[in-house]
Amino acid sequence: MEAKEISKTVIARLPRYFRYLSELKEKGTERISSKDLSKLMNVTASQIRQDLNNFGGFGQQGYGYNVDYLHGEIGKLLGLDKPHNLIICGAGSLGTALAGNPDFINAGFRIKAMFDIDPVKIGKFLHGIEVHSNSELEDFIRENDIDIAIVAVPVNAANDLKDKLIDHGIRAIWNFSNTDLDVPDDVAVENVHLLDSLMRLSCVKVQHLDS
Amino acid sequence: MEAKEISKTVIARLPRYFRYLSELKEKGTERISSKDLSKLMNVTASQIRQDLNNFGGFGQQGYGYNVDYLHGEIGKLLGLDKPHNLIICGAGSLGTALAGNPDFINAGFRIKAMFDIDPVKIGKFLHGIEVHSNSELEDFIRENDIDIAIVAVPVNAANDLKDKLIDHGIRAIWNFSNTDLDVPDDVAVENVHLLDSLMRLSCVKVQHLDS
DNA sequence: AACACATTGTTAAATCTTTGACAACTTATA
DNA sequence: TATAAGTTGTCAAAGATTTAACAATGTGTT
Repeated sequence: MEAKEISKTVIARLPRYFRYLSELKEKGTERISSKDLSKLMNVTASQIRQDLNNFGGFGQQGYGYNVDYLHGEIGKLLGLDKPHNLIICGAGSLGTALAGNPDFINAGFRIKAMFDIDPVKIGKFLHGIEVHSNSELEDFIRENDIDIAIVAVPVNAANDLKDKLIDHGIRAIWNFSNTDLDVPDDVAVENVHLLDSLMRLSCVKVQHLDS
Repeated sequence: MEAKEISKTVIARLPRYFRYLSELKEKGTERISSKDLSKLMNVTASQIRQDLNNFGGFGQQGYGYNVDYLHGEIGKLLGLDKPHNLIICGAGSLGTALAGNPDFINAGFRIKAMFDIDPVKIGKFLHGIEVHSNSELEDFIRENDIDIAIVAVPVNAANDLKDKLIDHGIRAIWNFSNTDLDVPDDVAVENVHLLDSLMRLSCVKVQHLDS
């Protein structure tokens, strides 16, 4: 029997489940039913059960889901059972802000270095992270077991940087530049597109037509 | 006849169309067919035609779409024909980075002020934008015709802030704190959730199972 | 141990989204 | 002016996602 494919839509929802489960865990909640979780998260109980069932039976009939166990299992699915080593390319204000975000560190993402072309920035420490020259990129990636690269450079530099990163072995790119980075099938990319998100806000009138 | 509803999925794609059309416009391309645009954007021509047709016939049979005109029309749909006045709540490194992002300004989003509770920051200028005390929030919003508020404060302060903002008349919130802000029906919110996005990257293995 | 209750996993129906197909129309060319 | 080529708008089919329903199974209580 072929392993049934799990849709991207479902996978995209996992971090949100994880977030709510983290909160429940913190509050000391031991178990939760799909019904109660659905109220909390503003989705249908059916969707929760359907989603979780894609990955195997995490719940127990008549009991619900054990918060701790489910939290752990979804964490594993998200790859959070192992730490991840990141670099940030671009030591501008966005790159620097990302370097200082404690949420990432708490979730096990370790930012190992920043890279920039500006000689003034190279050698400096931002939020405790050293800014290196781009010329050190390749060696640094190989020697420090880097998992994920953050692209926080201007649009016009993003594509060349992407090619270099892939060339140096990076297989996951978090892209903050305002362009879509196309990558081969074996490379994962998350295009964040803050401006797109902001535009969705300013088009409220359209949304109101349709609801 | 009832106006047919336009799905959120379609609306969510508009900023991406707008982005590609901006690029085409800059390159001086006068007209484009759904087929050519589909190649550029990596979607089907059918989807483009279907999407655009939701808003009326922007194209012309046998000719295609006029880049300039389509760009303008989508811009209007996105509310970009009028400028928007923003405030940033939270003058931490993320708020500051957003304040300095030139993409937003180029798209007509004008950042009018920042707000913070830290007395050390109040009165300072970051990327040319003054940091105000939270106590000035209400008056500033009313007097400066503020459209959109950016929430870039720690999780535990986000919900109270949201309530205040809505109370003071804000109807669009761009939320960067790592929690879902629930809002009434007449308020728009975009929850950015950077950490969720990062987690989608670290769960590459799951994704590879399913493709 | 038996019963009432709660809750999942799973199936099937309903809904939404995407794709393919083509008539209708425009442009360009001879 | 007639014809060939190109392209949209639109309809219908295919595919994906969400929701509802319920049998199966576990829990808790008496």
